[in-house]
Formats: sequence, structure tokens, C-alpha cells
Amino acid sequence: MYGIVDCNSFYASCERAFRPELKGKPIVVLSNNDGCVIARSNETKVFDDIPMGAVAFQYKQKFKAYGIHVFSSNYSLYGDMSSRVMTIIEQYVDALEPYSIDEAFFRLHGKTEEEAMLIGKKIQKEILRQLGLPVSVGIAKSKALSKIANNIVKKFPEKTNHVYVIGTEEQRVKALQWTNISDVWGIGRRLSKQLEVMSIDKAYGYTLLSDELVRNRFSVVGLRLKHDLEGKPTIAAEKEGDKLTIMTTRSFPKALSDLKEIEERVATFANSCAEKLRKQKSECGGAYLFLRSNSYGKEYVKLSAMVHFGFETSSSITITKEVLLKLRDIFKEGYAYKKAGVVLISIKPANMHQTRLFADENPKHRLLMHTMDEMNEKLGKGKLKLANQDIKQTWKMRQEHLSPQYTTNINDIIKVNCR
DNA sequence: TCTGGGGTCCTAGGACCC
DNA sequence: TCTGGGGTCCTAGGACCC
Repeated sequence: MYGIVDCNSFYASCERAFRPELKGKPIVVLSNNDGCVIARSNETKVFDDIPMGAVAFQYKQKFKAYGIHVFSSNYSLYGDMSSRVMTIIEQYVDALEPYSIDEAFFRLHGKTEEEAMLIGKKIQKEILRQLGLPVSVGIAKSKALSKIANNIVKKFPEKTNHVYVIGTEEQRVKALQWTNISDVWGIGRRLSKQLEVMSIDKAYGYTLLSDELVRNRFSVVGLRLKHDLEGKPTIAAEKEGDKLTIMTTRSFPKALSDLKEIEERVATFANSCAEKLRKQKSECGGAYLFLRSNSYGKEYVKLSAMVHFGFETSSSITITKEVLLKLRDIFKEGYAYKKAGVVLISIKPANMHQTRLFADENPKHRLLMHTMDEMNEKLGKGKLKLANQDIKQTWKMRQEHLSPQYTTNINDIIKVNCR
């Protein structure tokens, strides 16, 4: 059987785990730069005029009026809590596949529905007890069905007691008849529109289409989904391992027009990508760079370019240099740029480095990067930088409501007052 | 002043090979 | 009337996910 554990309102729940007085209170968590709402506690969802993606500055009054507690996103906290969740689940299952920061699929071998239900309950209870995080568990014969079981839990938390198993054929059909087509995992906005035109509005209707039609209109992806929903597990576990692309992109708190300033940002993004690349012991053969103006403004420009290095490297120096050369190449004066990003491509394991006859990475860089990474590991992130980065660290994200790093920074550790 | 960030997979079409 | 057949590899773009 397949199962999925999904943390309820994950970011909001992480904040609340360390602020028990916020139990039952509405919470929102904002994106980088305090831009827009990316997580809402159930108490916030009750006010249905605060949608996901609500632009924070436009909703300021409403937050206040409703007594909503606002948090900037605190990724070191969420990341750490996430790995604790994974560690707990791992103890009760045969295989674990982390799917996102707040979700993981798992497998159970040779268990009856009743046994699976008990394991689900155990996982749910332990995560709540050890971490103070509420989760929903869905279990079924395939990944897509376990997602649907999970949706049922989210909709009926009390009735299901946070865990639901789609076991029998009868339960499967009932669940699919209940599920809106747009709520099916893998059916996004485009596809649900197409299906609605075909008057298919429930998941069940989708499974009644012929394989041939599904294959022709929605490709093998759509067909796999259909089989999965039929209870024939077809959607495989995602291959775990190295990332195929690595990116760092940011919006700027204020738009930038000056090339020098943008160069500094892009150099920092390239360097951050290179650090992630070395962390997974890989090399890349090129990079994609983009720069764009405010997409909400009148004059929208997007500049982008691909760089091929001609050899594989993980050196921050080389990657940054190549990306900056390209930036100067494509840069256009006279625009206010709001966002930029660097994406590393052609990623390969470093231990399979292909030497080149005419061009190759300077071998000295490897040792230098290794030393840099080790020092940054010991002394703290960003202690050692390239000179083309912002040495004095003048760039600050807007984070006006940031909570402490309770679990990852000793200075932020929670204080307990004993009377 | 103010609008997030990071991924995967598939397909069509072009360029190339013999 | 009318120009072979069978492939591979790469990339851009589109769909999806959280």
C-alpha cells in the first residue's frame, strides 16, 4: 500500500509549535520580502477573503482587523522541522519518499487495511506528540489514490480522526465520485478546463474514459494518472538523488537599474547555486540567466540567455565569471529590474568528470572551493565570499515579522520559565 | 515603496547520423 | 505522376507539483 503524510498548514503550524498561546488563533506566513501570503492556518481560512497569494501590503488593514498573527517566512525553522517529521515517519514504514517540505509518500508491504490504519494513526500521533505538528495521513493502493484519501481527511478531520484508508473497491469509487477533477493530483488549471469542456467534473469520470483517448489527449502522463486512480499503481517513486537543475532567484525589494548593482546580485545568486551544486557533489556544464522588470508594471522586459562553459565545473569563480560576462552581454540600460535568477544546467556527478582536450576547469579551483566550503561550514554561512559579492552585506530581505530560529541557532533556543 | 521560490517530466521539432 | 527509411540527441516550451 501507498500512503502520504501531509502536514496541515505546515509553515503556520511550525510557528505555532513554539508559540502555544497562538493555539486556535489565525496565522499567516508571508513569502520572501514579506510579499504575499503563502500559508494560512485554518482559523485564517475561515475568513474567505484572505486568499493564498494575497498581497501583504494590500491586506495589512484586514490582518489587523481580524487579529491575524503575521510571520515572515523562516526557512531554517521549517527545513529543520521537516527533517524531524521525515525521521519520525521513517520508523514506521517500509520505504519513505519525501515529496516536498511538508509531505512524504511511504510504502507498506504485506499489511492489511486495518494494520495500515493503525500505522497511520501511530505516525499521526507521534508527530503531534514529539513536534506539536498536526498532520493528515491518506493510505490507498496507489499514490494518486492516497492523495485523494488525504484530501478526505483534510475535509473531514474529526470524522476520519486524521487518517483515512481507501481499501475496498466501493470506497475507491465513492471517493472518486466525490473528488472534483481539479482537485486531482496531476490535473492542473489547464487540464481541468479541458476536461470540464468534455463534461468531466469528477475524478470518477476521468477513469471511465478509454485508455486510447486519454493517451492521445493527455499523453502518457495522463494515462499513468488514470491507471493510478483505477488502483493499479503506475506512478513510480521519484528517483531520489541529485537535482537536475539548481536555481537561485530573487525579487529585489526595490527595482534596480544600475548594472553594477545587478552584477553584485547575480554574482551572489551564481555563487549560491555553485554552493548547492558542490553540496550534492556535482558539476554543471552551463547556466541559464534571466533578468526581468516588474511584471505588474507597464513596460515589461525579460532578458535571458544560456551559457555553455564547454566543460563541467563546480567552481564558484568560473560559474560566476561566465554568468557575469553573459549578463553584461544581454543587459539593456534604461529599465528598472525587479527580479533575477541563475539556473545551473547539465548537471553531472563530479566523480565522473570528463576531461577535455582543449578546455577544462583549472584544477586549483577544486581545492580552493573545498577549503571555502569547509570554512563557511565551520564559521557560518557567507563568512567567506568572492570579492564580486556584497562584502558588507548591505542586501537585506524584508522580514519584519521573523520568528527566532528555535531549533537551529543556539542563541535562539526556546526559554522555559519555571516558577 | 510594496506582488515568492524551487523543482520535475514530457513532447514537438530541428539538426544531425548512416 | 514525381524525391528512402530508420534512427539519435538536444532544446524550448508547456504542463504539472509543493
